[in-house]
Amino acid sequence: MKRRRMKKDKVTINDIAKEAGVSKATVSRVLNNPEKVAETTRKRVLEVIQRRNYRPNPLARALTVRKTGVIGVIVSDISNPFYAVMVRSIEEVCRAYAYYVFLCNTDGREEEEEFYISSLIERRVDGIILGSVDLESKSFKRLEEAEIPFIFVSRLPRDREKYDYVMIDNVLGGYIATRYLLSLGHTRIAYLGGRWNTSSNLDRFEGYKKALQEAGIEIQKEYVLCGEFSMEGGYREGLRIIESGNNRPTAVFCANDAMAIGLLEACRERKVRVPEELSVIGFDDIPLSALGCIQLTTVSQSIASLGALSGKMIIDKITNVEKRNAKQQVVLPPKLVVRRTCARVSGEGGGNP
Amino acid sequence: MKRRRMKKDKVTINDIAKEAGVSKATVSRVLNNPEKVAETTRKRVLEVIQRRNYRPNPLARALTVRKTGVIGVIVSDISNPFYAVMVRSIEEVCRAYAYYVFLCNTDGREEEEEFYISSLIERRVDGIILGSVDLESKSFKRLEEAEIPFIFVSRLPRDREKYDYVMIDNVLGGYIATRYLLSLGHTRIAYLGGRWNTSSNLDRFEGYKKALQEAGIEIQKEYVLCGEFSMEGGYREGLRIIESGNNRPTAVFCANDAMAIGLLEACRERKVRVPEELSVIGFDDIPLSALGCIQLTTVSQSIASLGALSGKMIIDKITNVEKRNAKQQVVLPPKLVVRRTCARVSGEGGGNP
DNA sequence: ACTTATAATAAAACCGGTTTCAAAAAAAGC
DNA sequence: GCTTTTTTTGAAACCGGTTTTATTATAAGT
Repeated sequence: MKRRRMKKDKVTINDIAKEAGVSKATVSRVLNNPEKVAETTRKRVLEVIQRRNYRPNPLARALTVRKTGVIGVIVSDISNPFYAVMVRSIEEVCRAYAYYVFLCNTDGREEEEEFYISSLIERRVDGIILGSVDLESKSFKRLEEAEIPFIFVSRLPRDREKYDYVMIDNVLGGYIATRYLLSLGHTRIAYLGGRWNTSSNLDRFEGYKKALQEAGIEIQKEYVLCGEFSMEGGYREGLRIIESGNNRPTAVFCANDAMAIGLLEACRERKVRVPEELSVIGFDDIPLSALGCIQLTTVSQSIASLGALSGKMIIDKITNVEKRNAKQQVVLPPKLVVRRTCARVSGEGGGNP
Repeated sequence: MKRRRMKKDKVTINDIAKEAGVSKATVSRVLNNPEKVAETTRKRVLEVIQRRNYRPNPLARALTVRKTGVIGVIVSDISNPFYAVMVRSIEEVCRAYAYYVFLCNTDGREEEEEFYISSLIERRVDGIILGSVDLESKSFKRLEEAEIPFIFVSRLPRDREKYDYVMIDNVLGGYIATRYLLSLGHTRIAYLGGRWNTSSNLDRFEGYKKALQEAGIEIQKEYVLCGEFSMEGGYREGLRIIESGNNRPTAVFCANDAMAIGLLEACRERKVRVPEELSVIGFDDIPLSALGCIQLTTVSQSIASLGALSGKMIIDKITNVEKRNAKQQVVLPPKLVVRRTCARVSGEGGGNP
């Protein structure tokens, strides 16, 4: 089975050793512990390395040093702009530190998450960023056994205090959003939530409750709906809000921008004027929200920072073994960005037909 | 340097061999050439493998068989929705075939492209999907030397006939778009192009020219602008179109939807009514374009198919060595989707102030 | 029954590096 | 100048698999 055509394979450490007249151990040292080899030999070996344009095979290297230089990033769907910009900045910092990223989409399905996690362990990735666990997710337990560093970003599991993460202060965000609506005179405020059993949804809801309670307003069951963190989800539940009859809310706090935009779609379709008849506020501040024809008032989180910080954090955990056991938990502040979709409540009695 | 705490490391092929009372060669055969090992031993070994939950180390495996099971995907920016949905479906088919994807963003910079390509070669990826080469890009030449399969998707280099690719019929798309505007009575039609030296831009422009020539309309220099394939690009050049004075076009064919939406932004800002005063048509049909408040008329390409087909194609090239040298070139048909942003031209003389 | 072909397995070499250990060379000490 | 310490280097073992080659057991042929 000789290879056809004398294909010149990559130059290996043996080639270099032979050509430089040293052992391969020495070549390896020149690359990894240059101070341990004599000036003259080092130069000679280096010259050959340069001339032959030698680069060590990362696979072989990984096999012995047990570091692959790749990290796994698990999100539910990269075509969701939130994750897209997050992953973008993760990739950016990884590149700067010579790490590669394996991109994994789970579609929010636990089986896929399990599959990817065990598969990434098998592939010996150096670390994993988990971007969309459910509150009850257990799949990451295997990472603890395998002793592979991992962090959560944006969404957290139960017992968050035991893990590393970077996220935004969601309850504060929910509080800010709701307070803002209250400040505009609204009292009938709905919560349009995303996938229920996620920390981000629950935290934001927490903030919503807190603000209402402080204002002495009781939470009404009919005013809290939940669906999926997507435009379609927002549209579907949005229709139900719109058609909720003579007790319709005057404002809606949406758990994320995608849902808010879905709701806006529903409003446009049913000729409900925003913000005159219905105020809507979102969460995330995805690029889309700034668009002229949308101008969604929202609670902004710096998605890019989220990505950059989590990239930085996982690399830190990988390289600083000492820090491995020191919990790192960063929570970013949310910020209200006022645009066009919220207005002072009109008639005190509410504006229903 | 003994490892602290008796950490139980992954079970290796040696463990299995010992426990089953065979040589590691036999274990390997059980996994890779089961027919070459006797029924009884096979069963015995398999039992041990199951019981110990053994999975071969992919790194070690890759080292000898020279297949890593990962493919590189190079795009300019994953946060661009076009690439996001494309990569999404690439990842999906890869997962189905047990391949992993390395995600690489180049921001359209040739240095980054070069860096990634050589770096991916070094890492021994099995194949590469190039999602955003410039027409004059040469960086992929190294892939030919390294004999790593690669295909282009969406954007092509010069000499396209020599390479494998999957893309949409861009000149047909440009032709369709322009014909549609012509059919609405427009004669002053501008071309708002993206990054100039890309095949998609040039092809779409080609289609534009063809349609105009057929209609006996001369191409006017002032009517062809080019910027970047982004909202900002569309906005910036869009302003110039809007302010182009008494010879303003009545319709604009935008090289992609992002630019079209940027142009729409500019129109909204400058109070140019679309489609009454200006018709605009885009290209791509990204999810955003269907939004109620946008409803962009556009030339649709199935971005997901683009991704799925290219994923399929690269895997095919990797696994079917025979097919390696048979060029595969698939070009998908574009489709006009009429929404809201184009109208019959108003006053024959044009509607300028 | 005795070679001969064939199937099943083990031993060894290899993939391309790193690392331990021991030997050789150079520097230091007296 | 000779022993002792320190540097510098090479040989060998290892990482965890696959593959070639050699060996042994079994089946087939005459």
